[in-house]
Amino acid sequence: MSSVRVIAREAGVSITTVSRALNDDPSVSPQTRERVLRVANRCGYGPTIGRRVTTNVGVAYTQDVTIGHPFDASVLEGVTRGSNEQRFDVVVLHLQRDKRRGETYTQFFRRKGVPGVILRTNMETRHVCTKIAEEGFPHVVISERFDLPLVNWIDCESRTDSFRAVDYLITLGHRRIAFGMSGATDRDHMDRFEGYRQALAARGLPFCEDLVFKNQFTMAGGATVMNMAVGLREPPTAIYFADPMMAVGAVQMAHALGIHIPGDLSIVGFDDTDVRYSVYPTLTAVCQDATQLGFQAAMWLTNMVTGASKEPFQKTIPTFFEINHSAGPAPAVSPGGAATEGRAGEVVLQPAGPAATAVAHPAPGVAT
Amino acid sequence: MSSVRVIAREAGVSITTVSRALNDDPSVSPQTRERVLRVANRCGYGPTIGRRVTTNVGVAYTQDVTIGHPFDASVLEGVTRGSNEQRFDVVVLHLQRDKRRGETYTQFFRRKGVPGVILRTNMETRHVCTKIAEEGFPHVVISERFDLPLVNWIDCESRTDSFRAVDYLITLGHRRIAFGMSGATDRDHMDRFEGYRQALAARGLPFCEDLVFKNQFTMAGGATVMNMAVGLREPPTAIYFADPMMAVGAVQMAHALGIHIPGDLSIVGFDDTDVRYSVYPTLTAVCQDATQLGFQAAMWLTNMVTGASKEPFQKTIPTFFEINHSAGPAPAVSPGGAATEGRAGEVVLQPAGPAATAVAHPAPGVAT
DNA sequence: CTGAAAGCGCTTACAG
DNA sequence: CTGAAAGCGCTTACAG
Repeated sequence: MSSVRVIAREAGVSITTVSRALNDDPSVSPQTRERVLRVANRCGYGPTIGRRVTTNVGVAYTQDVTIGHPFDASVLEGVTRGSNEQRFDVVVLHLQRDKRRGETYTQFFRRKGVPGVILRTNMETRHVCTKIAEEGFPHVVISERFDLPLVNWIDCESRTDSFRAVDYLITLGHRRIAFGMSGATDRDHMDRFEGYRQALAARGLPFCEDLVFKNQFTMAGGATVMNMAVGLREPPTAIYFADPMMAVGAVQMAHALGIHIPGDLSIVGFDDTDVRYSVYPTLTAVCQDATQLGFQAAMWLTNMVTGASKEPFQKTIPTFFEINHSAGPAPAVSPGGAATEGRAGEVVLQPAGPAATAVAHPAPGVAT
Repeated sequence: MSSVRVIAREAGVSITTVSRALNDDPSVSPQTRERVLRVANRCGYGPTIGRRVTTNVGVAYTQDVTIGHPFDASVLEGVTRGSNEQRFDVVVLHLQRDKRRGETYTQFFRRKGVPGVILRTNMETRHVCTKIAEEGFPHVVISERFDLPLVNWIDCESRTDSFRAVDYLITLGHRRIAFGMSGATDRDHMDRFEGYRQALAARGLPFCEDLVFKNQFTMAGGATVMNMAVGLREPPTAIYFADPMMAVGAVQMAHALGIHIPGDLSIVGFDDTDVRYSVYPTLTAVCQDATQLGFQAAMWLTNMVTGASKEPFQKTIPTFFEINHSAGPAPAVSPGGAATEGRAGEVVLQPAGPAATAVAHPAPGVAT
């Protein structure tokens, strides 16, 4: 990490000009400014408070800041706890608002006084993470995966439990199982979809394109999917929702439509907080521990920044499948009144290994 | 805000010693250290990055850090949005972990590079807020009220709507209305309790000590209250829960007990996020907008810090009462099977003015 | 639009 | 345990 002095020498200007360029002083000419910033990028640059190193861990979004969402809140809780172990504070940064054109990400973070950053991203903006990694700035991406070895990330593996969840439905006698999800195209969501497809295939059930519903990741989206699903000529007897609030909205819509869950229709949800316990019936769901994601990311990052660790960090932590009360045996007749595929009379398959090891949850109303 | 130079002169030591004392260098003697810090408090002290002023707004807890809780997450969302308007970043600070003995709060915050702080507090630790106010450090306390004019705060006024909620239940024919709450003794919770008592009194209903239940502010706490309430010789026909998750837990316990809501028992909840829509039936509830609290606090604080505002800040924003589906007419016979007080046959009172103006919520499952 | 110089605020090796 | 001095990193009047 070099100073204005070094940058001035390299760029062939005075330190005065470097200071001005770094602080967006309008008096400096665009060409000079650009040259200085380019050099600053190459050398690395960061302000200090006296000689003290700042001890803030940054949290930044490559997309819109969604810090109030339950998932993000849980992640932040973990980040705060993890940073705490190394006596770091957590600062929420605004990449879109504050990053200057021409400024590198490294420069931006240094200027903000953070020696490392935890990133939230999505499909459209994940290239930002790659860029940050290429610049060599200490970082961890939460809840996303990258093939490039230089990007650090931590992610939940949801394919296995998605498979398990759908297989569980199959062992309960369901043959027409729908899949509901947001339009998100990140690896995590693709995994859930893959788990669904593979579970069908493993049991020899056909994959049916019109049983795949994409909608908003909100209660409204889930409610819409529920409406559409039961309106099919051959409605599903179970739906796996791979986004948390969609399952909640779907259950509420089922209540509104007089559809009994799980008697008429089974639902398996996805949860990254505790919302599954607020729903009635409590949701059988694939769950991810968002706090763990944040905690482990912060632990590694602070260790990296203090020099205690030099290892790269690519980590997958498992989801868990929790059986509550929203999924049950397939009904003999589907909610729409149409006969099921004629397989309802079949011998119900015994639960496969994975489903048998799932977490069995205690009585409703006792959990918090 | 003065520098090491000034403090050195005042304390009669060298700037070297000041620097060391400020940075907890073990070589400096306890007496010297104490003298230096005392002077630093008096003069005010804060490090800068070069000559640039730091633009972080602090968020600190006088108690345990509960940043992942839904209420706190919503507050933080608002704080982030509000700070954003003035191009400030938000940093989460750890008062318990990092504040040094002998260091004033002002010193602590200056050392952390924040010119202003947003505080979350509780009854046991609210004196910390008073202390910070007395030191004259820019601050806003979220969700608490103070009589001292020098403390800045923003709070929701929940008494009026608590009154309205209970009055609404009375107009629905309920005569035995219980009250469920956490053991919290802050003003906000006392207000909700007052609203409950006053509503009973206004309609000439007796206040009954054994219809007041205090328990944990969790689903488990609410479930316990539900169990206890229906076990009474004369069970209530309605319960007002003044803590969000308690109402949720109570509803789940009602389902488990086969008690129909609102047919057998009406519930009015309290919500500071969106959880009321996840519950079945969706909760009629007194609601507070946590995001607004955070947003307005951050707006004022950043204006204060940049010198754009000099006014003190004590603000109350209203809650709102939202009618959903968990409260209905009182049953003729109470859930326990015991006859109600013999008033069930009475003419049902017409809704009073306030209740009539309450927000009527759209169909369930459509909200997000 | 740029720089040499003044100068602030801080820390740290060195000396005692 | 303390300080005078060296010195770094930065910014800002002043001059051109």
